[in-house]
Amino acid sequence: MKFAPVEEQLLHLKRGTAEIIPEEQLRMKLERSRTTGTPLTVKLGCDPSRPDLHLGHAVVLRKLRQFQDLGHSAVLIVGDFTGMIGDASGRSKMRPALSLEETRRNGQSYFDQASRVLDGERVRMVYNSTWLGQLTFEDVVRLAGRTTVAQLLAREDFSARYRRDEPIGLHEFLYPLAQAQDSVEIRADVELGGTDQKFNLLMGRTQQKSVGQDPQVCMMLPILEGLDGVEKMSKSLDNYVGITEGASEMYGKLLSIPDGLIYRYFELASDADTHHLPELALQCRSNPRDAKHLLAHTIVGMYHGLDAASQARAHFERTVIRKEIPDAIDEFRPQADGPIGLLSLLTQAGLTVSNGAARRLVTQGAVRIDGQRVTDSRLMIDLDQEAPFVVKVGKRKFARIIQ
RNA sequence: GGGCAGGUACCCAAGCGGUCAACGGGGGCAGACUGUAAAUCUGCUGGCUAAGCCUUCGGAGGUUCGAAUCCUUCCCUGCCCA
Repeated sequence: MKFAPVEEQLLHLKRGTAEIIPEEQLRMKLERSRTTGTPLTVKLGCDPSRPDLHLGHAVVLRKLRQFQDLGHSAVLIVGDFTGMIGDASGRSKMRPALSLEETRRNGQSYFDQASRVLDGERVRMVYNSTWLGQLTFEDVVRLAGRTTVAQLLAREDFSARYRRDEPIGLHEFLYPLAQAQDSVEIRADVELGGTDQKFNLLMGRTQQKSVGQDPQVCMMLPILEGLDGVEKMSKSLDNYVGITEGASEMYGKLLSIPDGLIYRYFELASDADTHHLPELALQCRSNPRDAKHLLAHTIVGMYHGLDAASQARAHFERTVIRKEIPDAIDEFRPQADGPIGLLSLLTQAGLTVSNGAARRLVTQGAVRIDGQRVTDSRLMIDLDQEAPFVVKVGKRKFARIIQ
């Protein structure tokens, strides 16, 4: 195996990272790997309780991909065992514990999605229940003896909850130990994670040292802000772009990010060439609108191909900029004998969640039929006469009503 | 195990026998203006073919003409004591 010069590797690997502990050790590991021709083992733990991946998850997956592209070995650890614990990192609530079976089921789904970012052929995927499930109570006690309550309480997420008189399960304290054991088990050279994982990653070093292994380098990536530009990207906040989402949906969502985030997305979520980043940074400042379109095109291209990205752009221009009706929209055939009320039609077609919601939207002028605004919530529609026609709700919900 | 304080809509949080589908804030949605950006203004934010009706305030019972509000019991959380 031939590796690129260390400095060249570092240029790519350091891109976008928040912190590398210790950076010097990464250089040493890379040098050793190059001279001995041995790839580094790069670990990424994944949380199988949330199998829907978005661009936020992709940040760290992209980093793993960069390691792969430089010839190193990726190990994806599915935390089926740790999933039963539920890590508190970065969240202020206890996470629901899953059954081993549920976490297993999600593991494959996670892998399938992650393969859209990674080189799926060259990933080793392992379940940590394989070894964690073998530990005896004695083993656990021994591991637990290597850390202190004060250290754990120093973590912001624990201390904050403690201050607020919120519950902290004792088992949650075991999470970092379990994750650290994973590093020992696979002899990780590098472990990737979000900045919220710092404590857990460092625990890996501690445990590796205690069994005489060369400790892993901890590489932390920033937490990507969601579409709102403030909160971290997450599905529950509905400020995310899922990596399995359709091209048009992705394109539109990406254009809705605040200007200040454009460069960050280029750096962390796109495959834009590292050497071009300074140039892009300038463009983001001088011409945010075009830069944002370029960003959307780039990212959609990564997941759907460049043709699809161009189509998504055309679709966007047509529906949003020129406010025309999209070429391909879902058709819906209402269930009704005789005339149907507008509200039930909207709800039946899935454009609104309830008749109440439909009423509000109609009253507020958010509903159009064939481009004509409709504000009468009591409108009855005779499908025999009117269908087919196109209804639009809000900015981007369409349906073609047929008979 | 004992004492105390709590559990209200997506989140925070008022309410403490009728005027409560429940104040206020956050978030969200929609409209105007835009570059589906920012800023700003406005409206909405349980369900129902609705001037009315139905289901909500941890669960289950009860008191009452009437309960988110009172009582009993169970579950859950935090604090103090052991």
